[in-house]
Amino acid sequence: MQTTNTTEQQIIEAARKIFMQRGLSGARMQDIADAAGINKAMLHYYYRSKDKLFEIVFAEAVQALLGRVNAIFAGDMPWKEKIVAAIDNYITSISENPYLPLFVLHEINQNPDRLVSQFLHGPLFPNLRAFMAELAEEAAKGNIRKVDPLQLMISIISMCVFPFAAKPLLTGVFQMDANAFGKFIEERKKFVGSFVLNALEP
Amino acid sequence: MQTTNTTEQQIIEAARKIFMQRGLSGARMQDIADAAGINKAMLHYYYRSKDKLFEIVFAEAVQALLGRVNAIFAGDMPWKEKIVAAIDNYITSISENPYLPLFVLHEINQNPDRLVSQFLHGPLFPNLRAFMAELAEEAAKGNIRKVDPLQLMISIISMCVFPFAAKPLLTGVFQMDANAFGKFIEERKKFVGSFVLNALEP
DNA sequence: CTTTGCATTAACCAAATGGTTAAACAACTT
DNA sequence: AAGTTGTTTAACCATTTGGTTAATGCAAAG
Repeated sequence: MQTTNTTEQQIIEAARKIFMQRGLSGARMQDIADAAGINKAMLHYYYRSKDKLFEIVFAEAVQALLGRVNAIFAGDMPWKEKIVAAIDNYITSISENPYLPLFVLHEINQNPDRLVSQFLHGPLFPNLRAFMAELAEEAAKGNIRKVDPLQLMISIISMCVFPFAAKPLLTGVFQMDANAFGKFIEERKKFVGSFVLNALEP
Repeated sequence: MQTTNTTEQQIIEAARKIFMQRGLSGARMQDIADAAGINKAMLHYYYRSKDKLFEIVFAEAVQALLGRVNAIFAGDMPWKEKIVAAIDNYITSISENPYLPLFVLHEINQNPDRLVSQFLHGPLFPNLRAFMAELAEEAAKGNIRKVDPLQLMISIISMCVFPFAAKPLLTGVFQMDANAFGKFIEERKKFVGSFVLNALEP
């Protein structure tokens, strides 16, 4: 999130804000221009079209959401610590941009092909796959309960991501204010970690 | 999902389909008319405006997603069975309309106020609250590990709902086809149940 | 058969929206 | 001072889109 003052950057920042909040179809070029404090023609001058501009913001967002999932499972900690660290790490990083998960999920749903083009740039989560293999080994050795690593991984991601995707729903249903939600998320870092470790106990 | 052939019903069905797929801002009245096989003017004849039509579809969807969460925790089974049954039940019911979770989450995010109006019609999940209280009791008695019931509830909901919200992402990243995803969901009913019970073991 | 009242349609309308353009501006070169 | 080049703007344009309307169809009531 650099904040240089070049017009190009101002546009990207404004586009990020508006697209994340309203999605591709809900965003208005005029609103992005207003948010950037510049003339609408500049958007096209620098980025040609709404779609091109969106593509940039979207690619960035996918990277922030998925790229991190892989990065977080790097390192050579023992598996227990790695799980706990990864969860803490991931929840913290999403906290910094709570709109991100739902934005990415929604736009992928609108046009799944867009995701494919993102994956041509890199391999499919090597660290995550390595970690899943490691879990399978530990299960074979009897150190953890025998579980499908894919189901486990998706469960962990679910528990980390979903609360953010459902934030307005949760705050509405359980009558939390912004403060209570922040506290809930802080708690959650600890909860999910121990919840998962306990569930893996043989 | 009645399928009577009155024009009014055809419109609602078409609106459901289009709104769920594309969201409020992405849906076009013309597309809804086409999907229903009728003239666009009929939409306004029967439902006045896009917003009014959307409101109906949205209210229905909220009911399907949240109403069921409460209904599922009804009954007087012992808590272990209740958890397992609720999970199986909930995943099954979402399977029938996989677009639903993301649709509701996205639209609530766009306009959280819309949710509030839904809750004037009924109390806030009495069964779910009762069940959370029951869990707290069991924890006090030492029958389950001491956990925050709210964190637990949200974890269960996360693990059930998120895979559907992220379906195109998961099938993309883990290279599943529609068939493999169906199998994954079938497996998941069992996995989440035992995962949760294990995590609650004292 | 004609009237009455709802259902349906094609044509139309005004506002919104993504995109373009020609002119003004500003900084830098010659 | 006069070009030269990249930046910015106001005005404009074509299309899309939600919404309306006047005319037509049509079945039941008289």
